[in-house]
Amino acid sequence: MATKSKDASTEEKIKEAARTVFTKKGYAATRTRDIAEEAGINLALLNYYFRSKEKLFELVMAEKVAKLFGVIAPIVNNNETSIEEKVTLIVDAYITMLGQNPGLPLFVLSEIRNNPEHFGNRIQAGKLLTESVFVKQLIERKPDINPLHFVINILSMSIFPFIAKPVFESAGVMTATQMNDFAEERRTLIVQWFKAMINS
Amino acid sequence: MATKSKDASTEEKIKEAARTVFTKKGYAATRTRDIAEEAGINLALLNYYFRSKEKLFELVMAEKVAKLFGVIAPIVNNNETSIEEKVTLIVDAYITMLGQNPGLPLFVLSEIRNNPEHFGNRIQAGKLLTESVFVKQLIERKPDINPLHFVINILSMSIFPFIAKPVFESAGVMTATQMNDFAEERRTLIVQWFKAMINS
DNA sequence: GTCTATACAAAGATAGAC
DNA sequence: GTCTATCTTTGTATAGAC
Repeated sequence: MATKSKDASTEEKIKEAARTVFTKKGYAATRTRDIAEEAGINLALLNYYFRSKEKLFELVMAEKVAKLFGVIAPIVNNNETSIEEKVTLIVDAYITMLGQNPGLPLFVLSEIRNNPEHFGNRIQAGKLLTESVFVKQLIERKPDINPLHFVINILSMSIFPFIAKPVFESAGVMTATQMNDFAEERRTLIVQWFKAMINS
Repeated sequence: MATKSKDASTEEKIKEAARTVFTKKGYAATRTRDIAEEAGINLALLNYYFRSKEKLFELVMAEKVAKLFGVIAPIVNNNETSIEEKVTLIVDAYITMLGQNPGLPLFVLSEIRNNPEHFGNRIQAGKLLTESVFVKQLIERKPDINPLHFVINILSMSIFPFIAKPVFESAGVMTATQMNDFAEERRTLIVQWFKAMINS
């Protein structure tokens, strides 16, 4: 889209700046001036490329949502893998991705919460949580328990530490690097716990 | 504080309105005018009682933080109860409290994230997570594993469903009432899973 | 495409009457 | 204590020159 430019830039610089600022402060607290400054360009230019703050935000948000839910889509619908293999893959995918994007879940969740009408049924994660191959396998293994419990447990244990990260740091529980090591340890532990859980 | 008034009101009405609006939209997206309207009073009056939007917010936030972390403080430092009993108590306390305040965790966490400097070491949750009786018991039981993993797991499984609630609703996974039943089911399940986890 | 200058709207806060 | 009216700041968006 937009006009071709030699250094494939400016537009992308603004988008990148928008990612940074929106993710850090949230939509409402972000000023377009902040984004312009972060991008090293002028405020008017931002409105030239993207029509408004909201348009720019929607672009960024769509990316973030795709990233947050995209990691598991191919995993949970694979017919070739067992439950246990899927769990390993999900946990690894999330911990790796969130190690690089620690603020992602909290950002997406809180923006959805603050502005639910913007996301009216545009989020397709539902099918992943209720109709995937993974869910079918869980029902077969544990017919008496709502499979969503297990899905939530995996996601909880993988994602929650990153959501709670601001508290850990504010409360001095862990430094950022300790947080990293901590998350790494969980890769194998969560799988192990899940096995105990599903066999209990 | 403030002046006495017959119906013990106005000030409290504003505070209550502030709780509602801040929790629903977050600090940045909240307009003092919204709070005034919700309280059924005038904007000027809000500034008369509380000096500024920020002062009012800090008041509300302090309450919310206390509520979010207060539930577990007496439980995890009890010398008379076993690990398993503590887990049951923690899970029950959180699921009950969050059933009545579903938006609480996401609100507190995202505000801390968006404005970490406001909370510089004012959050005392650290001690609960690292120096409680509960933690000591966990170390004794599983000396080879960082006890924080288990604490996080309990909190994850109890709290995360409420944090993800906006997605469930936006994506049509569950209605609000189904969410309630779902959370209720987890009371006993989480305890059961935790036992499997810690004995594995 | 990029800038400076500015219009316009929204939001926080205060003055002053009652 | 409570209101109406208003000041001031800030933030989004646009006009228009280069």
